Amino acid sequence: MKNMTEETLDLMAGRFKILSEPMRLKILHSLHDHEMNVQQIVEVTGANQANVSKHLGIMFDAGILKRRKEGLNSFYSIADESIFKLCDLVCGGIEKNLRKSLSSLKY
Amino acid sequence: MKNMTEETLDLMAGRFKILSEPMRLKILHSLHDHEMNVQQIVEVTGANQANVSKHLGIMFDAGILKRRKEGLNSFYSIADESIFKLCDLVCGGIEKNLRKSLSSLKY
DNA sequence: CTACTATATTGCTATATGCTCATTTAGTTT
DNA sequence: AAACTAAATGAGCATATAGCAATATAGTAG
Repeated sequence: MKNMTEETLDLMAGRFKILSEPMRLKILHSLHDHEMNVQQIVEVTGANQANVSKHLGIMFDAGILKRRKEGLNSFYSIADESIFKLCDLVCGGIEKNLRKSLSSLKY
Repeated sequence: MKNMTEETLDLMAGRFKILSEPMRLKILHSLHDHEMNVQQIVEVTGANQANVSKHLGIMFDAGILKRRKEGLNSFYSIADESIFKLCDLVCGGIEKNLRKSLSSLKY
């Protein structure tokens, strides 16, 4: 963590940016333990097809998702499981904050 | 990780969003092991004062930074060290991706 | 070849936000 | 009180992008 070039910072920020959309997190969550085709993801998330397809494309390009094509279908799955560690850590931070807000309410 | 309400997703996304700005990462990095006042952060980052102040405010509100006021100065420091774990994880992901790109170039 | 289906892509609009400049606020000094 | 300084805030501009509708692409079936 000594040298942090602008380029590294941009890469890191870009990666965080990908996770900064609720819909993408929702998609990731729904892919947690099974692959799905686009249509299924559309149903689960409630977003429209074009939108889902774009989000999937973004996460695929970023190496977060894998894609397996079979006939007309594209099946997506998690390529980088470390994503979920990130989510857990973030959830921990949120919980900690809420706890703090809560305890400051008590006085 | 079973129930993921829209609200939880929004909170998580919001937290990731805060880290999705290179300038904020730069500030966090420069605060890694010592507190600094705004002026010092302005010098280190090269951004202008208003901009730095806003970024600091955002991270303070999010509970990522602590603030200590002393006379005219505001000293900021890291309130939530888990941020750096997030950064490390993200760096790992980036490295993995680069390695993959590199190896696919070799053929 | 034609009709159909699943994804991907394009063009567009609306919204969010980073950045800058200018100003305000709050504390200090003389 | 007036002058000065550090930090915070407000206004406006420019850019990025999520979402939607329409269309294109590619595979399948008849």
